[in-house]
Amino acid sequence: MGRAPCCDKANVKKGPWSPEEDAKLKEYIEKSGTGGNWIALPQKAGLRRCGKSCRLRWLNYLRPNIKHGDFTDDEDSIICSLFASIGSRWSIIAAQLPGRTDNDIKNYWNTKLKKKIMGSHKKCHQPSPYASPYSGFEPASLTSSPFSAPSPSISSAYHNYHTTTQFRSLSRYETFSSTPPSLLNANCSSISTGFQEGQHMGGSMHSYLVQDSSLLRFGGEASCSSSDGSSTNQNSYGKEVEHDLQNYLCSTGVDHEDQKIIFNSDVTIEYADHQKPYSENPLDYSLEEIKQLISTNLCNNFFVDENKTDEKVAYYN
DNA sequence: AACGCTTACAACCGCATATCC
DNA sequence: CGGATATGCGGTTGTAAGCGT
Repeated sequence: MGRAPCCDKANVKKGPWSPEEDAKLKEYIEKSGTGGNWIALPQKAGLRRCGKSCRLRWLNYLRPNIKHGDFTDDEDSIICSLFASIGSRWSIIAAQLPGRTDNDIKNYWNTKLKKKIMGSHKKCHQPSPYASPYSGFEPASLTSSPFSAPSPSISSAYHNYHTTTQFRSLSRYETFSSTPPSLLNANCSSISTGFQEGQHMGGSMHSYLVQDSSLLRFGGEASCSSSDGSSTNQNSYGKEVEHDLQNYLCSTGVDHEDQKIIFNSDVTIEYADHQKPYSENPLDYSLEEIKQLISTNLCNNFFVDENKTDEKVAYYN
């Protein structure tokens, strides 16, 4: 036995809410609360609306402390930074902006902010034949969470572009399914467990954990690079990556002895010396970094279409 | 004034996950 | 435990207002 049907679809009103409906809903909720049951609410409140519609109206418009009107520069900055970091997870972004709803932020982004930010990036640059189309920034649409591995089709696309480094000591683990954010965005040319300071490499290799047919991306080169060749913080960043790898291994149940094996392997972290890692904290992005990240993301969305994968592989081959 | 286009925002739809029976 | 519904989320659509011609 399941629950009773949600509502009589044929007998509910759709479309814009009238002031009278708003007043009824507001009055009822302020007096009686939602009772944790939106489906029953419209009937109790005397509304010919679906419970889902009532919930949306309350949360997005009638609820107290909802902010309407212009977004501040600070809010813009937070939205951009988070979008660049986690993509279109509007509910998470909304959680950082008191009084704003996910719907509000989504609309604001789609109609104004995106254009505002991208005003100086009207033209998408063609990615280098030697660079990953996802370089430096994992498009949010590739992942269902910040920790997800790329889908098999995307992974196979990666595999066609880049040298991969197999972590021999990891190959027996079959259940890796997530990647820590700092590793996902790690800007090293290869990942290391035995970090060696001062090593640099001019190439643009990526490294992945190769397990059966799937790949976990543990490295990534940036399409936005500092052109001055600086390597500020690269060593400490490498250690961050190493640290994250350790945490990751712990979280995925790799025991201590196996971690030691992995960390004693001979793979080294090597940075392309023109590359500068992006910040791990999305709120630390500079405006230029945000623009670049979003620009890359928007341009790369074309490539996310699985149907285009073969075409893309052919192009880069 | 009328028309068409653009913009902004509210609301809906479909899907994934949570919860209930 | 499994099936069915409830909830929450993100993408998309509908529509009214504003603006230019």
